[in-house]
Amino acid sequence: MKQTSDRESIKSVEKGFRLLACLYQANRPLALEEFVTLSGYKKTSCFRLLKTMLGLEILERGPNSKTYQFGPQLVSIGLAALKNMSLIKTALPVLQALRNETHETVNLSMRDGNEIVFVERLMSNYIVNPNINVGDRLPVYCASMGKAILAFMRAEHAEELIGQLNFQAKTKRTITTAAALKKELNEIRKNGVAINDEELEKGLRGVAAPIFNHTGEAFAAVNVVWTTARHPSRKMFDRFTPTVVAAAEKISARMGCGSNTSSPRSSGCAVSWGKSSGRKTRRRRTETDSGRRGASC
Amino acid sequence: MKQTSDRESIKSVEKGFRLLACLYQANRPLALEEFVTLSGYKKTSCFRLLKTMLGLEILERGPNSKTYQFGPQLVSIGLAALKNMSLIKTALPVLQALRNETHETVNLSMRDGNEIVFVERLMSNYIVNPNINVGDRLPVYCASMGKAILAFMRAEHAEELIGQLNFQAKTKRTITTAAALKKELNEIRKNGVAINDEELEKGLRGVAAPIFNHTGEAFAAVNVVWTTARHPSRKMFDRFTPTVVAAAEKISARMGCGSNTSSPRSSGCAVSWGKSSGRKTRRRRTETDSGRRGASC
DNA sequence: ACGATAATTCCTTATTCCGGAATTTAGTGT
DNA sequence: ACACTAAATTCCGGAATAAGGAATTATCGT
Repeated sequence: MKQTSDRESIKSVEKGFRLLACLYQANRPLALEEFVTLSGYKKTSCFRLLKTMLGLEILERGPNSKTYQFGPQLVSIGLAALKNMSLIKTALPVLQALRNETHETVNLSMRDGNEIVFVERLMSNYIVNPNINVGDRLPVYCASMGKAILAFMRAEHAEELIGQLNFQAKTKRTITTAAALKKELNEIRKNGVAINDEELEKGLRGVAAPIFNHTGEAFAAVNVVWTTARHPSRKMFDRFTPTVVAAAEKISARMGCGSNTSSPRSSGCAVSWGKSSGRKTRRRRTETDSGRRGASC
Repeated sequence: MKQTSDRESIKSVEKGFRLLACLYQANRPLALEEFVTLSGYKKTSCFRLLKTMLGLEILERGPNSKTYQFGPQLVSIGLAALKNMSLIKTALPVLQALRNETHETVNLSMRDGNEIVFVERLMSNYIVNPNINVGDRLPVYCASMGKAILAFMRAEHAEELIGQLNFQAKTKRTITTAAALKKELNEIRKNGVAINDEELEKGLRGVAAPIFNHTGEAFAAVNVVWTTARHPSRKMFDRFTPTVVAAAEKISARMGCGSNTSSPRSSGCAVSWGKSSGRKTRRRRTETDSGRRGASC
């Protein structure tokens, strides 16, 4: 979590959330002493902050009785936040349209560190729906949405993230090196979409397009996923591409990515993901393609 | 949200969360002035608290530019909290077993005010899965899990909640009066489980059992749901009852509902939900059946 | 463009939080 | 069972910080 510390900000509040951030990064219950180490605050301060949040049921005691972990109130507020967040509210109708058009499962996720978090999900009526729920996470490098976001983030920022990745092959096709990932990201920038070709799970394919915030940086993505069992042809990549891109652009526009309404370049494109990787170029945002910031916003 | 205000707690932190609670109750973006009204704090204080949380991306600006709403960091932390929360961690293996045994969709939810919030959900492989996601909410009175929790809460507390309900008929069978609900809750207390007989959606049935915390109060529930299309017989209620109850008891026990391990009374019961409402009694917690507090914990 | 309403900044006072040390509790090994 | 260790919790004076009023600036509606 960011450190703002402008004076004119309330330090105790920042500290409270910093402790929550510690818990969140550790991803397990923590004892007082561990909070002290991780946060750098003095023991007494941590103790009182934690006690305060315990009282509010933002935290609860962990299994080892002396540890702290997230409490029900935080979950309640968090889930309410999810449903009220601008991204989801603006994206939902677009997602519904996308699902109705494709008849496949569509997802919305946002990046959080090296991972993407699923924040909304509309299921197809077909039987095999990969067992993913809202709140689940995937590493960026093996998810179409992760790659789409990475490709359209500020280049330095993306670079830094890629450096931290710990690649693990989920299938034979999973990208497992930084070099391969960067090459792929170039393709994605050319095409405006990212695909997932059984890189996460055998038989599972998807197409994702990035969603931009008001600063012009990609922070979220939409995708459509399907199984090779039902749609064996690689043509499906091309088939879904314009639809997904159009949906993503619509969401970006509504998210306040400024005058995006004036760029009617979303339909009728033909990108060949048909072979092993795209060749025809369809530049989406032509600026610098690296270090874009505030582009068209 | 509760007011603790014990000295020895950090007030600024409480205030920060109180503002979040305002936002959460309002369920829409709020302007500074509205926070002032709702919280009772002075304008300057609210302003700085909000500004602080904006800086941390716990909040973001709403569409009307001057309003505040939940931000991405809160969603990230909230979803991480969800996955790390003790309830879910302890319940997950039990839920998986339950799903494998029943082959139907199973849900875990907790109560939040007048609503239940879905916190985990394992889907059946059948086609028709009601379009509900983690984070979604339902009114307590038209959900099996809601009724199960209500039936096994502290009686005064339940009474108070029922008073606040605003009944709306979702189907012909939806419970729409406080009197009918209380009658049903009595049945539920006798049987140890709550059923949903197309009260939320035509063709949708379910059985739910309550989960108790260490104070002996029900705060969450598990259920199994299915469609009448696939299982038309009312016998399914009885069929799933012992399994669901056993699962709920196992979760309660693991949640620290004390010496529950010593009560092997969960299997082999036969409750007749077969007709319109149960008749055979199977008392589950025999104490007072009202105003229980700390029972068996 | 103008008026009204709400947001933001500034400054002083008093409160609240910080942090060291003392005390209690819990956990561990013999 | 008992002592010993390590961590959690309480206490208190000093100092930084948040509160609150008033003044200023921005924003919205007409």
